[in-house]
Amino acid sequence: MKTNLELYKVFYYVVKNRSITGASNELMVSQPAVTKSIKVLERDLNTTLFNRNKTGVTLTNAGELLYNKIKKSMDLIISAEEDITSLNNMEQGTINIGAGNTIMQRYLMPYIREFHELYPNINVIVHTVVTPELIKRAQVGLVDIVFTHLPNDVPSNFKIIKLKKLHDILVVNKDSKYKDKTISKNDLKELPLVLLPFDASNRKNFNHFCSTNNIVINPLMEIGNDLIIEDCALNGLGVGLVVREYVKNNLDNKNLFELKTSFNLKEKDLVYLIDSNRMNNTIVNNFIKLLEHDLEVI
Amino acid sequence: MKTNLELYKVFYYVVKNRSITGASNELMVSQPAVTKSIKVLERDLNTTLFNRNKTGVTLTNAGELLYNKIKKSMDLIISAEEDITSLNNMEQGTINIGAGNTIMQRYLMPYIREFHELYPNINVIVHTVVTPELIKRAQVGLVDIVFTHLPNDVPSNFKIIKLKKLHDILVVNKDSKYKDKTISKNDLKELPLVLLPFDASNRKNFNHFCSTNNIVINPLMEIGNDLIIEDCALNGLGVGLVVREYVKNNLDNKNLFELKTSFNLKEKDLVYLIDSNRMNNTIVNNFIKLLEHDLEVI
DNA sequence: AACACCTCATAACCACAGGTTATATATAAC
DNA sequence: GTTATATATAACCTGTGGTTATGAGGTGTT
Repeated sequence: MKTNLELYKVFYYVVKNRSITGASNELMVSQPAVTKSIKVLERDLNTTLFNRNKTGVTLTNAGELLYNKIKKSMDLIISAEEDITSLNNMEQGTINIGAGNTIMQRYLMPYIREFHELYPNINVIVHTVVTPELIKRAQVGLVDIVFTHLPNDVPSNFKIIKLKKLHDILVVNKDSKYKDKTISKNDLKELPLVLLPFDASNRKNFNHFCSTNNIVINPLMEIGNDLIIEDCALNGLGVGLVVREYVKNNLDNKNLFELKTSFNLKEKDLVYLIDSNRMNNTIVNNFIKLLEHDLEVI
Repeated sequence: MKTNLELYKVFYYVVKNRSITGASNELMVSQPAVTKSIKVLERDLNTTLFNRNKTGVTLTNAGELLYNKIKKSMDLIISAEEDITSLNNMEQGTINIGAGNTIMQRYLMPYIREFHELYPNINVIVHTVVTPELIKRAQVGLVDIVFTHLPNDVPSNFKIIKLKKLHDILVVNKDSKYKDKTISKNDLKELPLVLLPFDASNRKNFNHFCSTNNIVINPLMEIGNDLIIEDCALNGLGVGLVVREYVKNNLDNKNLFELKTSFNLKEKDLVYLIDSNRMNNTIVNNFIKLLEHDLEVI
């Protein structure tokens, strides 16, 4: 471009006010500053833009020609700035949240509802696919924030923030023959386990335990939904492998009972991941605030 | 506006190059200067516009949102500047020329033809109405340049530039009984004069002479076109009051003869007028150059 | 006609925004 | 490992874009 764009801003306001003095007031600078700016613009464009009268200024033909497009241009800039303001004010935009079924249903649901109530104009898109696919999408920017369980493979460019400690437990209903038994490692092979599919992030911890202890389990069922596993246990259909924190209600109500074990399943983490190259998204930050607000309470 | 518009220029080039270094090259400034500008823009807009990678930068959602309109805005500015360039290069635009019939036919025609050949893309509009109306139009900007004869009433805000000295003369054809007579003031009353209408600018000089000398003429004809007056004289229809310079050809060819007079009609000026508040119009300046080029030759 | 009150232009001066160079850090490419 | 390349940071300097004071030229009111 031929000249400093600030000069077009000044030009725009001089035309708007049909006066150099008027523009100087609106721009909150001195009148000679505006006079100088217009002179520089005229020099740079090698043309005369204004007829100077003693009552103000009027556009020359060249000025008119320039103003046609400069007006549109300045209006676009003003509008673009308003867009950013409204984005900052959470008045528009989209958040792409990645989370598997389990985390979605057991953890995220209330936050998403709260977020939507707080910011009704933000479009929330939830990607419910397996964690590796979520990470792929996050790396190309399709997903802003990924929720998953650790341990898990996470590329180094992701920042990992822990939300909650979770505990894998075995549960049955009050009529189960296992209800008061203490389960040993060896017992696991015989148990009619109801579990998530092998590659579910929520099963990684258990898989790891089995393989390091050379235990080959013989599941009764593998189901892609944590709620259904809980339901199975409630209905006496085998022994459910679930997360204690997720089935707290039914444990408290004595609808489900946690089996004692002679071994110790490591605790695991509920976390979210953010591509460290894509931090500082206002909308995502506001979503995270909701989660963290909750953390403080705990 | 929230920030310095130069920053949007920098932003535009960074997006275009997908790189801060690339933008710095295109803008011909140092890389740290661009880094700084983007940081300031991000601070002013209170948002993060780019994800910094080691291979360049990519837009955040907010950056994308901003770029939608900033691109259009910058393209408009570039286009506006091209408009001015093409105006400076006489590739577009309009000139409004004001001149009565006589000046148009006797003087301006060849210049307008030459102007059109030189600048075929400039739209030429000729206003052929009486001088007072031309001056009105010039004062509201409808007419860029007014051609007329002096003496005449010209408002003080017009700059007057003299083009040619003109001389009012009386002419007849070779068969006229007046051909070899020397005309006195008193003879004027009796002559079968063929003249322009009373209010024509080209007649002002003669009117003035008559009134200061208390001569009441008795015209044979008043005609609004100078060429027809010449024709009348050629055909022996009275004594034509014409401008010597305008009928030069027929005088040289001995088709017309200038009557000797015992009095002296003042010489008068062919001039153009420009509203001093509306000078410096590229197109008008180029038109004037044609006229002045001719003046030097004379 | 004299007056106050506008306009824009000019001059002399000053501060800091926006540039500079040099260097650090991290990653990609080979 | 080594090299090349990306952005970030720091310290410094210069010229743009601001300032105040003043002037010249018009309008409009009494």
